[in-house]
Parts: sequence; C-alpha cells; structure tokens
Amino acid sequence: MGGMREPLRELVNCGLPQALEVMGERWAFMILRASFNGLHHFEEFLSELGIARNILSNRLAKLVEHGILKRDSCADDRRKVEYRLTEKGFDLLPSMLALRQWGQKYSVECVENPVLVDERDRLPIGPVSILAHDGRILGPHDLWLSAREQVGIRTDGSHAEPTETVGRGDVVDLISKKAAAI
Amino acid sequence: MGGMREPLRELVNCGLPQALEVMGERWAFMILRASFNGLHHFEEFLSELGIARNILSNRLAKLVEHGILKRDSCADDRRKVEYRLTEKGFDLLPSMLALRQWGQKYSVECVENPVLVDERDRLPIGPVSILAHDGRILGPHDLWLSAREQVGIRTDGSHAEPTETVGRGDVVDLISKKAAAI
DNA sequence: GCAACTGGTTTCGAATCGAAACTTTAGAGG
DNA sequence: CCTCTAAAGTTTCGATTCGAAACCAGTTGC
Repeated sequence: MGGMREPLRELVNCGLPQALEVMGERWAFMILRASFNGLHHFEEFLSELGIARNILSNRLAKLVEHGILKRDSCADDRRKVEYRLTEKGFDLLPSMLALRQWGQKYSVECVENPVLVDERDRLPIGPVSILAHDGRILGPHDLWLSAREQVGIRTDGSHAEPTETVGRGDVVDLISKKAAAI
Repeated sequence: MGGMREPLRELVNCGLPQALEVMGERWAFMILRASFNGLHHFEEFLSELGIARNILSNRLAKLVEHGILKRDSCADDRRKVEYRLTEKGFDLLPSMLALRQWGQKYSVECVENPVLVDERDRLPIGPVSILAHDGRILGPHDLWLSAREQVGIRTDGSHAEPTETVGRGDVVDLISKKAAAI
C-alpha cells in the first residue's frame, strides 16, 4: 500500500499519551502493584514502597482523581482511609504484568518467588499477549494498520504485502507506511 | 496458605522496578512508539513528538544503553544516525499496546484511525491479555500466587479457595495472602 | 484530658525538564 | 579548497518536580 509516510503526527492523538498522563509518572505503577497486592492504606504504601510522604499523597490523589483508585474513610476507624482499585484500575493489570514480565525476562537476578499462577491448575501463567479477534497470538509481524473504513478488507491487488513482512525490522516500516492513511 | 502478609517488601525485587527504571521515564514509551512506527532518526523523533532536544538525546542514549534501541551511523551519509529497535525493544510491544488500549478504552475522544488489525484477516486485534499456559484468557480472579516449589500443586485440603475468589476486590487480598510465602 | 496513630501539608535544597543558543562532524556545490 | 547547510548533539539557564524532614489536624484509646 502506498508508502507516503506523510504527517503521522496524529500519532500523539491515541490512547498512549492519555495512559501516560497518569501512569507515566514516577511511582504510579509501583503504587498500582501494591494495590493489586492488597495494600489499602497510606502508611502501608509508605513503608512498602520507599516513596516520600508528600509524593505518595500527591500520587494517590492523582490516581483517585483519574478513577484508578477510590478513596473511602473506614467506617470503624475514621482516622483510616482505604484506597481500593476501581474497575478502571483493575483494567491496568495486563499493562502491569506485561511490563513486569518484560523486566523479568531481561534482568539477570529475578527468580520470581512466589510465582503468579493460573488459579485452576496452579501452573505459571504465560506471557501477556497480543491476540487476534479469534484468539490467535499475534507477533509484531502479524500486525497491520488499516484505515478505519477498510477494516476487514484486504486491499492488496498487485502483490502480496504480507510476504514483504519479513524480518522484524520491516514491521515498523509496514506499519508506518499504512499510517500515512491517517 | 495462612495469610500472614508479613514482610512482602521483596515486592520491590521483581521485574517491575527493573522495567520502570528505563520505561518509567517521561517520553520513553512515546519514543518507543515512534520507533514501532518506523521512525529512525533524531530529527524525526524531534519533530514528531514535541520533546526537547536535550531530553531526546538523553532518552535515546538511555534506551540504547539498556539495549532497547541500537544506534548505527548510516553508511551512505555518516552525518545520519539510525536508531532501531532490538529484540528486547520489540518485546515491549505488548506492554505498549496494553497501555495504549487502556488509554483508549477510558478516553472519550480517541477514535483510533488507522486501526491496528490482524494482517491475516484485516480485522481489529483483540485486547492484550493475560494467558494461562494453555492459552485460556485469564482475568484478575483467575490468578494465584504460588510458592515456587509448589507450582502445579493444589494445596487446598480443607475448603476450596477458588470459591473465595468472589468479587474483584477479593482478588488482591487472595494474592497478598499468598504473597506471605516469599 | 492526653498520648499515640493516621493521613496528610509545608518547607526547602537537590535533581530533572525544557527552550534556546551553541558546537561538531559530514556531505554538497562551486 | 572554501563555504553553506544538514544532522545530531551539547551547554546554559530558568522553571518544575522530587524527596527528606518537620509540622499539623482529626480520631481513638485510656
């Protein structure tokens, strides 16, 4: 498909910057992880992560503001405040795990214990993956950018692009070529 | 199984902080995304993202240092430098997409055009997912933390824990209970 | 009433970010 | 060879953010 590559500056207009606005800040993912691990209180986060008091306060407020955590005073002891994940917060689990797995894969010491397993058979989970609509696992070379109105249509008349998709380095160019359709 | 929750400060000793050391910095993911989209040169990144010159220089150096990008002088024009994703860099695609999809899901305006599709049938890809070893898609409630040496063993004699796993809020506690096994 | 606990705010020095100017190396043209 | 320009950085300096420590304010338990 014609490779003009033109503007493509609308790149900035996708979900990534939105996500990074909150989760791109220092400590955001660590706090999220602590939440996933069952921490709910200010002082717990404080002692668990080595974060500064004011920064933690700031980050928790921002996470609440963005609807990732919700803040409730404990009924029984109104000194205490509970921070809990919302649905939106839970939806960050794949992002968090993908990042974690990547970090694990490429760090020498990192034995991972305890191991995150499937609750059903207690076997370790697999890698977080990009899936096709039908569940096939997709790699970088299986991806294509398609104009919104041409979704589902294979527009290759002249020669088959897919065979162009050889070697990982090409993937990016294939993607970017199609991106000119913005 | 007992839920002592004790130290668990070894949380910090997993892949996440490792990953965040590089990718937690401002702009890191945006640069990565630009790379995935086929940008290779300093001035391209510079004009595409709205990043400052010195910061871009700094970030690229750090990404190279961490083996996410590799830096090569162009043979034909030795003024030019090429930044290209390494294998390690490509392995960040699931993280990046997961983040992007999350941002998209929770932002009002974000129509996503062009759409990332499966190259085979040109249908939009599904959500980046946590998979079991056999490919089943796992949600937060399907996860369990198991001591390394007990992987594959269901240690529930008395009563079935899985039924405890009701409602999302409980997941985190289940996880953290098991985390005491560190 | 008073000490202790929880969850903050304030303050202030250190590190980081970002815009703009400056530097360096390499090709292009004459 | 000499100049002009492009590419990729560096430097500089003001503005922002981070982080440690001190301070503050409601609760609760005694």
